[in-house]
Amino acid sequence: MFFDVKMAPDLTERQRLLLTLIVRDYTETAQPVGSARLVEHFKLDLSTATIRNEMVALTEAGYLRQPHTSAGRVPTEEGYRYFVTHVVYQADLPDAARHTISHQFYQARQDVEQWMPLAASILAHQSRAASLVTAPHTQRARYKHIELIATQGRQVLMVLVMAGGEVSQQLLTLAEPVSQERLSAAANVLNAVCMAKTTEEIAALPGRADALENDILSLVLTDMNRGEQRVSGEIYLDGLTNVLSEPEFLESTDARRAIHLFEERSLLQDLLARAMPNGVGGVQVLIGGEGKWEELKQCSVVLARYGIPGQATGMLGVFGPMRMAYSRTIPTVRFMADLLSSLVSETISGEENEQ
Amino acid sequence: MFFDVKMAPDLTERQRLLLTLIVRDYTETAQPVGSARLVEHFKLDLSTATIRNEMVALTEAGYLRQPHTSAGRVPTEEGYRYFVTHVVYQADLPDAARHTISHQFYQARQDVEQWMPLAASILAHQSRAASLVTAPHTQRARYKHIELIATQGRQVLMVLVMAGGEVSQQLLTLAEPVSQERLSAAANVLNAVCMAKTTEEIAALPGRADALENDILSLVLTDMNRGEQRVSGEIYLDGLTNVLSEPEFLESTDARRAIHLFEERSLLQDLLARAMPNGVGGVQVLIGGEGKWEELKQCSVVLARYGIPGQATGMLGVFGPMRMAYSRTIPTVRFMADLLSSLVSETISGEENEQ
DNA sequence: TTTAGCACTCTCGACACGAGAGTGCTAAAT
DNA sequence: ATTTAGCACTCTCGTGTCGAGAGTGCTAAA
Repeated sequence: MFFDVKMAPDLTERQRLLLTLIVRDYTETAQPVGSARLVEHFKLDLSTATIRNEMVALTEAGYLRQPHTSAGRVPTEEGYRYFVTHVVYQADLPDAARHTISHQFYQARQDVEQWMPLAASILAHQSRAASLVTAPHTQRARYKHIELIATQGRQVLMVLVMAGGEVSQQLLTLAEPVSQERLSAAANVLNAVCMAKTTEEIAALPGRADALENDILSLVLTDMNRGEQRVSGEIYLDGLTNVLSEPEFLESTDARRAIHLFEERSLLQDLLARAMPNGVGGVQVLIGGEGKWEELKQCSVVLARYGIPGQATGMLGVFGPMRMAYSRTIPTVRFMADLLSSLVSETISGEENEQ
Repeated sequence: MFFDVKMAPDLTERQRLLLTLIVRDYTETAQPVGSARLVEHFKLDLSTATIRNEMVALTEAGYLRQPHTSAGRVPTEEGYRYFVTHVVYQADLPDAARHTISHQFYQARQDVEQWMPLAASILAHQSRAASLVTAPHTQRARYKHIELIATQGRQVLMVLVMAGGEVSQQLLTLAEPVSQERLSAAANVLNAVCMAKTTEEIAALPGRADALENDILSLVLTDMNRGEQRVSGEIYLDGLTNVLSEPEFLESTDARRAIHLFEERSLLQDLLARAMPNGVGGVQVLIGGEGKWEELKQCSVVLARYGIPGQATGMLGVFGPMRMAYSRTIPTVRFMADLLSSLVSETISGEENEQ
C-alpha cells in the first residue's frame, strides 16, 4: 500500500518542502495555512506569490485543498500519506525519548501485568493522542500448567497457564464437594499428560477414566479454544482525553463515532484483525480510514504488531485526528513495538536479551 | 447528608408533583420546561398561570432556577436532591429488568473474570450513562495458595491466590536456574506455613532457612501489601460514549474535565475512597460534585459498595450529567450491588445462595 | 384560590454590512 | 524562464439590527 519514492517523482524538491511545512504547521495549529503565514513563520526566502504558485501545483496534484476560497491550504489524505511515506517514515526516535522509555520499562520488568497499561500510558503521553495495546496472544496455545484450588463447598478455582505466560482463571461449581488432595492429584495427572500440547493434541488424547479429570479436561479445552479464537487478549486503552480535546472532536459527529469504535471491543478487534494481516515488522498507518472504515473518516491510526511471529504477538497503536503528529507518533510506535517484542521474547524463551 | 422527609415540609403535595414532573421532563429533553409545556405534556387539570405561581414558590425555595428571564425552569442541585431523596430513592427496579440482569449473570457465573466487565456493561446500558466497577478487594488479604512455574532459564512465573479469590501473577528472574521440582517443593512448604494467614501474621513468622523460600516469601508479602494499599483493584469502565453524546458535554469544557477524572485512575480511586467511607448498604448520590469536586460541577455520580464488609468489597456506580435519569439509575445500581454481593459471598464462603 | 389577560423581557434566527484574509491572475522585473 | 509586485475578487466572520416567539410576573376578575 505504500508508494515507492520513485513512484512519486511529480514533486520538485521545493514542493516537497512546502508540503512538509504545511503539514507541520497544520498539525500544530489546526488552522488552514496561507502563503503569508508560511513565509513569515518559517522565514522562507521566497515571496508569497511564489508560494501561491507552488500551492496551486500541490493542490492540483491532490495533496492540498482549500476549505473555501479565501482560506489557506489544508493537507488532503494523500498529502498526509505523502508526508508519512516520504518524509517521516524512516525517522528514528530521539535518544532522549528512547532512554526514558527504556528506563520506565526496566523498572516494571518484574511485573508482567504492568506492561500493557504502562505501554498504553507511554504511547498516549508521547503521541499526545489515544493509545491502544493488546496483550500478547499465543496464536497456537500450548498447555503449560493447571492448578486446582478448593474453596469451601463445591466451588473450585481453576488457574490455567499457557506456555506464553498467559494465565486464565475460572470458578467452577462441581456436582459434589471434592477435597484439595483429590484436586491436586487430578491436576498433577493432567499436567503430566498435557504438558506442552496444543488444543488439537489434547483433543486427540484418549478420554480419561476418571470423571473429574475428564470434566476438567473439557473445560481446559474450551478455555484454550476461546483464547485462540480471540484475535488478541484484553485491550488496554489510554489517553482518550487527549484526543477528546482536539478541535475536530468538539463538534463533528463522526469523530464521536470513532470513539464509539474504541468502546465496542468487538469492533476494535475486527479493525485490528483486518488492518494487520501480516506479521511483525512495519508500522501500518491508516489515514482517514482509507475508505474502508466509515467511522474513521477524520481520524488516523498508527498500528504495529509486536512479539514473536507464530508464537505470541500483540498489537499496539495510536489513534488520533488525521491531523496527527506523525513525526513523533510513528517512531514511538515502532520503538515501543521493538521494545515489547524483546520483552516477550525474554518471557517465552527465557533468554536474557539486554537491549 | 440526606434530608429526612420531615425536615423538608416546605413543599405542598402539588409542588412536589410539579417538581417531579419538571425533573422528569428536563432529564428527557434537556430543555428548560415552561408552564405551558408542563400542562400540555402531562395533561394537567390546571392553568398555566397556576403553575407559574407554584413555580415562583419552588424557585424561591431553591429547587428551580431560570437560565434567563424568558426561559422555562431548570432544576437546581437542591431540586435534584429533593427528587432523589423524596421521590425516587426507595423505588425498586422493575421485575423485567431484574430478570434479564439475573439471567445475564447466571450465564456468566462460571467465569469470575467476566463479572466486572459484564456488570459495567449492564450498568452502562441500563442507565444510558458511563459506568464504573471496581473488582472486589479483600481489605485484609489472606494468603491461600502460591504456585511457582518454571519457564526456561531463570524466569519463574509466580501465581498468588488470596482467600477472596483474587489472583496476582508476577514474573521473577532468579539469580540462578532452579528446577520445577525444587520450585514445587518450595511452594508446598510456603502453602503449608502461610495458609489463611494475613500479612502481619506472615511477617511475624521466623525466617525460613532456605534462601529460595525466603526470597519468595518477601515477594509474597510485598505483593499482598500492594493489594491492601490499593483502595480497590482494577477499575472497569463502560459506556463513556453514552455520556459523550449528551448535549452538556458537547461544548462545556468542565464536562471534559470530568472525563479526564475517569482516565486518571488515581484520581478516580481518590474519589471513590472519599465518597464512600462507610460500609456496604445505601446508594450514595453525588450531585454536581457537592462542592467538593470541582471536576464534577455539571455531573452526578451514583455509587454503591458491594461485597462482604470486612472481607471483600468493591464499588460500582454510574457517572453522567447532573440531568440524569435517577429513577432508572438508582434502582439499577442498588440491584447490581446486591447481586454482586451475593456472588462474592458465594465465592468466599462457598455457600449456595440462590437469589 | 384559581384563572384570564396583558405588558414586559429575553432569546434566537435572519439579514445586512464591513473588515480582513487569502487567493488567482497579469504584467513587470530579474 | 522564473520570480515578484500589484490588484481585483471571493469568501468567512463578527457585529448590529430587527422582528417573531416564548415564557414570565403581575393585576384584576371569577
